[in-house]
Amino acid sequence: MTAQDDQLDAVGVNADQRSAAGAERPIPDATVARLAVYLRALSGLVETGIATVSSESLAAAAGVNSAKLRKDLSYLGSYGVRGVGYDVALLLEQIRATLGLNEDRAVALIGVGHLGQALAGYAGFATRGFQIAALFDADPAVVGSQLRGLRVLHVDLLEQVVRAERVAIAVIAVPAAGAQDVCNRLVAAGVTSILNFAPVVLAVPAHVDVRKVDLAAEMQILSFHDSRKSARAEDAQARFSDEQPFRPGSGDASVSMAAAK
Amino acid sequence: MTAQDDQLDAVGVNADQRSAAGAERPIPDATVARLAVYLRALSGLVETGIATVSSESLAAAAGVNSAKLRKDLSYLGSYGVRGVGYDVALLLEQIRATLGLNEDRAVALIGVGHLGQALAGYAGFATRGFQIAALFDADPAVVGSQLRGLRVLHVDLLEQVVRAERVAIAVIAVPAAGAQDVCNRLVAAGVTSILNFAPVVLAVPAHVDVRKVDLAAEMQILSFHDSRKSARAEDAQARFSDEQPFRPGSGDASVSMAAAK
DNA sequence: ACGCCCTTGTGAAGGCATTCACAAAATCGA
DNA sequence: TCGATTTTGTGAATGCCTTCACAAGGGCGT
Ligand SMILES: NC(=O)c1ccc[n+]([C@@H]2O[C@H](COP(=O)([O-])OP(=O)(O)OC[C@H]3O[C@@H](n4cnc5c(N)ncnc54)[C@H](O)[C@@H]3O)[C@@H](O)[C@H]2O)c1
Ligand SMILES: NC(=O)c1ccc[n+]([C@@H]2O[C@H](COP(=O)([O-])OP(=O)(O)OC[C@H]3O[C@@H](n4cnc5c(N)ncnc54)[C@H](O)[C@@H]3O)[C@@H](O)[C@H]2O)c1
Repeated sequence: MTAQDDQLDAVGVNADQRSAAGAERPIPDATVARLAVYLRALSGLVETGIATVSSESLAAAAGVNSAKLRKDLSYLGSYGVRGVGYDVALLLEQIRATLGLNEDRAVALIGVGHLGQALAGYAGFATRGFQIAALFDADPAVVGSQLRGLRVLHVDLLEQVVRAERVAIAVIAVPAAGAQDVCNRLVAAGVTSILNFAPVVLAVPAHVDVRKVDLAAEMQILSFHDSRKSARAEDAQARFSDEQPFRPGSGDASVSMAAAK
Repeated sequence: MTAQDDQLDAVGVNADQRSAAGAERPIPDATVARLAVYLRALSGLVETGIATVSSESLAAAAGVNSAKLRKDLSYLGSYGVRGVGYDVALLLEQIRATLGLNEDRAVALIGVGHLGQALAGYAGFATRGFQIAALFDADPAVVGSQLRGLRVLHVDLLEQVVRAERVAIAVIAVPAAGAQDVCNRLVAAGVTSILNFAPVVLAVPAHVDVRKVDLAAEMQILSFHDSRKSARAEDAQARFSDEQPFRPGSGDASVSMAAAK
């Protein structure tokens, strides 16, 4: 997952506490990644009208084990009630605050091709506090077109607009060949958070956070496991069906490495 | 599936031999995820005409540290030459074999909306041995249309076609509300590898592998780090600029990596 | 008021993954 | 042929994450 930047605040600190909303014990990256999943599960509960939830059932909804869930939540502070569970609305708000979702963040999208157009229309952005502030492309045929109420701007305006709109997060959806260049310009314009869909490893200064979505890699990982399964099936073809009983999905992001335990 | 507890062959096996093509020491999930990245870096080298590469420079291209790279590669066997490096073509072939990329895999895509259309047209599929064998949708307005030489089929045909085409991997790109249902039908039809773009945690039997691409989660993770940065910047506003020297990208990022569970 | 029962929060243990650091191998020049 | 040089492959050390297991805390029924 992401990088390793959180350990730098490790400095010395004793029992420091900050101004308004910060949680304090450093939150592990693995936990942060799961908070988003919990958030979604909690949203579902809110809609169902459920007001309180135990770590056991929330964990089931999120596809993780309950001890992990509790430990994750403990990094945010103590928001559960023993013998009862967690208040859904309160917990939801705490997670939102922890993830910094209460302040809107301006997002810039660079590359309005097939993928970029899908992304620009993705409801999951706006509904979660991410405002698409600008769309950029280099193709004259695309520049100037209207999408979701935004005009597609020429990428030459990138630095200027990124600064003016105070863009916090940039999404790169240009072909691989152009990605590093776009990235450099974003960084020069002050962007420090980038989501990259292009299949390249971006080089960035240490203070910039890059996450990537790598479809080919995902497919290849599935391929790896799939080929192992086939091999095993052939080895054991004489054995009977090994259908497993249904288990809650192994949630997290990656492989579902089943559980093994 | 991936569950493995016996990480050391210590006692056991001495000179074990494989049946057909399998590598033997179990390959860690984290390593598998990176193999795809190495593969891409190697492809780049091939195009540049470079025949040999050291762990140091390949690691730089992949954005990882060289010891990690060497350890990763060591799981595949010993394909390097001390004092020289790795033969690019050979290594590439080994990784392809390990990931099971030499056999074509039929892919089914369910949900041909905005995202699905982008995915269907994604070149990264075909160029890596993933053949899109079928497209499905439930919307009569979409069913029957032609896309990339394939007719979009009604999702009612899913089980039938999935079996007939021997689909190995399914990609789910339907709205969240329909994803679990589609997933159940895929599993019933025998699919054991699923890539899910819908923002839900899928419940599957243990022998099914699910990976997810969760855009909202990625954005939220960036948001988390970004809000920390802002906080830190405010705390330290009196300090001078902290521009760092350029560093090779912090590579991994990626999904899920969260992945690995 | 008082236990009883339920569920949280968390030390401690155990597993993986990453990184270190170096001996072993292979090439090359003399 | 031999030693210098380079770079791999890998035990060992370190650190992070997950899981276990249970004491502490809180509500609720009587
Ligand atoms: N289509 C998918 O489903 C998919 C999936 C995963 C990853 N990707 C990756 O996402 C990226 C975009 O894919 P796509 O299918 O949308 O490609 P596309 O060709 O449809 O769109 C790319 C767009 O980027 C624009 N562009 C090119 N160079 C640019 C630059 N320097 N600055 C600004 N704009 C520029 C082009 O004009 C075009 O509109 C690629 O890197 C691709 O590998 C795509
Ligand atoms: N658009 C994006 O960039 C984006 C990004 C990340 C995730 N997602 C997720 O991907 C999924 C698809 O997004 P989209 O923007 O393409 O949505 P969309 O509404 O454009 O397309 C969804 C398609 O799925 C079809 N569909 C609905 N129910 C179905 C069913 N039961 N069986 C078969 N087909 C069915 C619909 O007819 C439609 O064509 C959603 O879950 C969304 O949250 C989208």
